[in-house]
Amino acid sequence: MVTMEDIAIELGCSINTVSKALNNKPDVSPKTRKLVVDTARRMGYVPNALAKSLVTKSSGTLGIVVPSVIVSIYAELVEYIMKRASKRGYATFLAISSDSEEEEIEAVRSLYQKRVDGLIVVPVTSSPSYHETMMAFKEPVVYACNTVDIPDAYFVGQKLEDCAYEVTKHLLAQGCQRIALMCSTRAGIRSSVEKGYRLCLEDSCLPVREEDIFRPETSLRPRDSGYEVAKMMDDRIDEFDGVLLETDALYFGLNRLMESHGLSAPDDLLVAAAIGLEADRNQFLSLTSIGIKPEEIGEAALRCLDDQVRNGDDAVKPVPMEGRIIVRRSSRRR
Amino acid sequence: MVTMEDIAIELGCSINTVSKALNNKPDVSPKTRKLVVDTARRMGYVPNALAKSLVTKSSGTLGIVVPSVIVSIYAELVEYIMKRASKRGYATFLAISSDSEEEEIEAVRSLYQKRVDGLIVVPVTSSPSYHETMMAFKEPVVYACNTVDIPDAYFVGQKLEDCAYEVTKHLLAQGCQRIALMCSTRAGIRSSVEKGYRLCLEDSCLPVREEDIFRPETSLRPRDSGYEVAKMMDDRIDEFDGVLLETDALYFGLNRLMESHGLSAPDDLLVAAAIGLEADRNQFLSLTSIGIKPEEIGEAALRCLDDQVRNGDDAVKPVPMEGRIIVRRSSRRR
DNA sequence: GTGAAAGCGCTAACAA
DNA sequence: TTGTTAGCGCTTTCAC
Repeated sequence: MVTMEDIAIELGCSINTVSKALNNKPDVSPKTRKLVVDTARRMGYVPNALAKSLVTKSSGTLGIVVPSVIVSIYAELVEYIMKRASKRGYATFLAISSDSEEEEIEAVRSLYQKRVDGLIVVPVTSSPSYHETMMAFKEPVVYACNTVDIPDAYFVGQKLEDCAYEVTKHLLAQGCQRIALMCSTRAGIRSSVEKGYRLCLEDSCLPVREEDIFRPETSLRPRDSGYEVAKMMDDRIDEFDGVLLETDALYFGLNRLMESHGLSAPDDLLVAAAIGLEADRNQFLSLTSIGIKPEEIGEAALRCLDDQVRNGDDAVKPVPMEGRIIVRRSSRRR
Repeated sequence: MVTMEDIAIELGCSINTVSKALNNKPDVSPKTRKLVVDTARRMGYVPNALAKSLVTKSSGTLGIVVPSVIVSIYAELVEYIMKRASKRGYATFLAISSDSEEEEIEAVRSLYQKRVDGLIVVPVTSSPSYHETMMAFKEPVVYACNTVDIPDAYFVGQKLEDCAYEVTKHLLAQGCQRIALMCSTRAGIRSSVEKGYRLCLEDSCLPVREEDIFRPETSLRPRDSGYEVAKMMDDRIDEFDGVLLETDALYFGLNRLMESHGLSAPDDLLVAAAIGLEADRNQFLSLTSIGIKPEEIGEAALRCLDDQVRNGDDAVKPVPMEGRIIVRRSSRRR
């Protein structure tokens, strides 16, 4: 491990001449700079970011916490943020919360110990308990995708409640009379989506039946959730002419259920998801939903984080994005 | 930012009593320990991992570099490694190489500067140029999934060449006479797969036609590669009765191509991929391939890395995993 | 333009 | 059991 000191000794100069030369500070003669840079390369010097961060109090490091990276929407978000961040010179920690509030909290704590410059989290619940603490530490945090109920928090994405409202409205407009709601295990998303669903039914003077809301109990992975909830619906699927999915990932479960009953969408049932990828990457599945654009969210989240890192409390609060419904085959009445 | 010193002052004791108490070192009286721990909590102390790492020379940090996290196989690998690593107390940097050798190199450099304890890389090429350097630095590196040609390197996964060989053999056994090879842009994988394909044809006394090997020129994303290569095959698809895909992700492109020609697998063409997920997560696609198990690879890679971190050069070299072919509908002759 | 000294927050010897 | 001292590798004043 060659250090700046090694270079200084080799060259018979002082450590901080080396430091200045290597960091392109102005007050070094071009000659010395070249000499230092060359020797550094020759000796195989690699700066120690840890030491640097310790003194500069900025680690050039970001953290991102998502429920899962197997879910395509989060995968895209992560991929995009990683790429952009690395272009801006940040290295990025990733942590997976597995839709567990505890693990999310643990991840945030762990990342804060590493002194990340900022944090992007897709929260599991709508009121992350660590938020106050992070604010007290002046640690920049941006919440993405999943709405948070904290007034002053920085949130980037569509309001889930509105998404659910819009999509429910669409199903009703297509003629649905009785719409089931399929939820996943994510407490935070779920409650927002439920709110939108209920509100829309109420606004349309339709009864909200508690038994029409299906929530899984155990499963963590969204796709598995789909299968689990589908089972709960098994003997009641005939009662509905529409299904609102919390997430497009739940469709796999519903699809299997419908097949086993000889049903299909949109012929027997209209189906739509509150949120789904805008780009229809999966050509086999054509599902109506509010279109989510991970790139846009990632871009905005990163920008917002950068803003906070630079300006602290003066950073601008992003306005919630508008959710545009994308009507696809699954909900097109023939 | 409360530090150990703050706690020491508050308590009127020395900094290192605080350090010892907080790190569960034996030589502290239970009374003092409790006192220190309580005050630390009360004052909102959070250890500074940077400072700790600087002196202990171990950062409790891992790095993982993959071509993309949108590709399901890598997503699963990453997810698994993240979870396991965090259980072992590691925080993990993720970096995306976008199938670019340059970006991979840059990522490795950047992560090494952060002094990660070890690195798991899914390499873009079969001979990563930074390998020597990392070895010189005694930086533990494990290569996963994509074969590397460096004798002493730690590699975890199936040998791509063998995978391609096996799958080609299967297609021939099913009666294929002329098999096209669809490649992606990944230099490293591609050359291995090509090797296996060629070797198998030769071993079967069949001619290897260069024009039957289709390589995209520009596209980086695997799925897009699929569409691009498919276009190149457009006017020649009728010549083949079998297609070997480098990766299952290319199937999307081929599928569209076949549709536009009114063809389908396995009726008109037998199709198989050299590698694909063992678990058939996508119920719409039923494609023959060597089954890759990301969890198994992740597990082994992490274990191997841990071994290196602990034992340095004495770590055991993992043996390449065996590739078991999973025959699915796409290549079943009716 | 260059160097000496101090210190970031922490751990690891060693003394007391 | 506790405190003292000396760093880890770097940047940042501030003299020279």
